[in-house]
Amino acid sequence: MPQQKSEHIPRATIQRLAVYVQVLENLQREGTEVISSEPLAKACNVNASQIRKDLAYFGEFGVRGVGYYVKNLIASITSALGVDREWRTVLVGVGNLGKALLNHKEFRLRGFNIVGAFDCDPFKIGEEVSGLEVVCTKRLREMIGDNGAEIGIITTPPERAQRAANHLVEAGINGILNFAPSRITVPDHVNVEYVDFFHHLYALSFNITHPNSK
Amino acid sequence: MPQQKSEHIPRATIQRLAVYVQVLENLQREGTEVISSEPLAKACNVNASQIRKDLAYFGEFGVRGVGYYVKNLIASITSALGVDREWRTVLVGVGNLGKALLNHKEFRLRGFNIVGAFDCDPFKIGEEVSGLEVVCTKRLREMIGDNGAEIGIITTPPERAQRAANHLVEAGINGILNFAPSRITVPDHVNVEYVDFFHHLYALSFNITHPNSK
DNA sequence: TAAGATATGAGAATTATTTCACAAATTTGG
DNA sequence: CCAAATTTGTGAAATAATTCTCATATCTTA
Repeated sequence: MPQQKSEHIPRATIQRLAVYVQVLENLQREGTEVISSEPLAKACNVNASQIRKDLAYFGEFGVRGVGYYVKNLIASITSALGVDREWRTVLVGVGNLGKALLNHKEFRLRGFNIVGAFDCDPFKIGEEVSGLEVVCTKRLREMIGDNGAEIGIITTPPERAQRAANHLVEAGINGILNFAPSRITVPDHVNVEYVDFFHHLYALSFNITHPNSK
Repeated sequence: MPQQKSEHIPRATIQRLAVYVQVLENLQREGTEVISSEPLAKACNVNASQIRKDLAYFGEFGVRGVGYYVKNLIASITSALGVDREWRTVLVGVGNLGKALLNHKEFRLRGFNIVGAFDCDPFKIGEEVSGLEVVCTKRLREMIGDNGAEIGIITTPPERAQRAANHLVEAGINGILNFAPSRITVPDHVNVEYVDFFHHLYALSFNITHPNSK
């Protein structure tokens, strides 16, 4: 539906779009049906023209003199982001974090279905977690051939993240969400996102330590 | 020790400094003692002069013709970020995620000590999690007076995040790590960082859907 | 000890992003 | 039905961040 108009879209825009969806969903839950860029911007802590510019990359979703219909805008942004569909994912590294994620029902709710759990620890292989049997990481390739997953989630210790990534890439995955506290190297066509909340604690620490530098 | 030279430091720089530390720590673990900006940049997936520029905000940490001593650089960056000390934190919202974080030993290891757990659910109050007794959120203020925490971690459902934030602010906290999927409003002097890995999944989804737009 | 090789630090140039400002579109009220 | 009030969408201007380039410093080897 909403067609991407120009070629390059700033990464920051994508991040903000995710924020807009979050805020819009909360507004919807509270019963707001229409909102204009000004109050939405306030709620998202950004500039109003920023929002309009971000949306303009994908189309015209507002009504002049009125604002944006919350329901429509959510649909438009999720469509632009490509999250208006199911994404099949597999998880590598069934430790504490891995298990927590496997049991996290929000994944399915948001359309990110975890359809495979892998680990290289013989003691974990065969174990059942949240309805999935833990399979040896070496079998990733054959399993993904079957289940057609496109996104891999890495929850291994840092020293095993690169190996996990290699297996995922070889299995034909094209997106990786890496929770391991280490950088990984992948071919150009594979997208990697890193999640590490200590980075956020570091940012807090810096901002509290240097309150003037805001 | 390393003094901040100029007034404003880009947020992106802070985020990258956290990445540098992560990569440097892994290098150190593997036995690397000296590294120059070029290979470090490759490992961090950034430009080499970016690294040098980022570091230049805080001082001169390298040796011309040689590079950076890994151990020294880690010390310099962690000092610049203010994470070379203990930070006392409190957690609000003892649900699944909250409990997982309370049991996560990495917090203490990294100097972010969780010294209080709060919840407004009467059934949870009094429960013990990871050596901490869950206390009513209303008592945040008096408790923080005692334990001197500076950072609050919010792990409530989205609709209760703002209330948790209000309590934390009132208790004198000046940094908040918000895991709840909603934006919160706080006074200017309070820093907020948001953690939501669905935002990262959205980014992956977008990048996989629009492979040309990279 | 001097020459060659290496790699930082920082100013300049470039590129990217954000914000401003306003024309165009829509609604509302008289 | 027209005028006033909104609010979007977008080109232009301003701001910010990144990358390039090279002088400067250090190390190594003969």
